[in-house]
Amino acid sequence: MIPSQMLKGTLEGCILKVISFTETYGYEISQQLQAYGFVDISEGTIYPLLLRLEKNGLISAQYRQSAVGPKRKYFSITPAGEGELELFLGHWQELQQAVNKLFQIGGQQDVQGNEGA
Amino acid sequence: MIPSQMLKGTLEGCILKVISFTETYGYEISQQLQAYGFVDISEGTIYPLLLRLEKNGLISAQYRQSAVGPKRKYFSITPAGEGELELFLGHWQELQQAVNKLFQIGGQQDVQGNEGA
DNA sequence: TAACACTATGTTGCAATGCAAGATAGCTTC
DNA sequence: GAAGCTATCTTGCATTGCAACATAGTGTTA
Repeated sequence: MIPSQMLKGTLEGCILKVISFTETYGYEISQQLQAYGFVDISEGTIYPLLLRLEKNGLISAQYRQSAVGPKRKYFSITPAGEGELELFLGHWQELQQAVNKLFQIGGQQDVQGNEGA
Repeated sequence: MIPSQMLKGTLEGCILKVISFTETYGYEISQQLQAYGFVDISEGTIYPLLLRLEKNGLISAQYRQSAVGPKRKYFSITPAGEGELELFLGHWQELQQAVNKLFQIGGQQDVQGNEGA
């Protein structure tokens, strides 16, 4: 399991990325993260983080009814969030390069760039 | 520059790695880190971290005179530190896999394994 | 009706850690 | 003796993940 300290700073970007795929809500995000390899991300982590992202204008929210339980709070990414996501990706690659160079782990890999005209 | 939050948890492992190469001291470590791409790691970060590693028995220290300034505190890695380093590497790869899968960044790369019989 | 389980969100308080700012001190040069 | 580089350490703070707990809707079972 990834230590909590190591998640600091990256989890926010990852949740932003999940939301960027498609509108979704907290409970589902926690299950998505599991599928990507982030196991045991507590809801005491996710909900405050979502509130912070919303407060900072990186995502926007709207409540919707659910047939199987209480209403859900759906989030979608804002233009500011998209910008933040690009910044995050740059920082992540910077970190990856530095650590992998130090540990002599495989060459730096390319990103599937989406910023083409 | 890598955001400080993103360094949490990884910086410790990286400093441990630098020390594992060869005995060294704080001031030099900060310069080494620069060379690897960790820019602007403050000494207010490094020295407390070194003290913590020492206190936890992951590194050991001895003071030595220097010809060009005040005495230096040289650190070397302990067996416990080597073990911690392996743990760290595992966690780092776990994180890398999860984030890169999410961001669809290049395939998972191999490590130059040193754990061979 | 009551109890339980699953879905779904939120709050409080804590722990870990990077960092700015400042203090201390040896050595060299001017 | 002042300035600047080398070298270490301390204090207090901000950020953030997380455990624990609280709340509430829906469905099932007894």
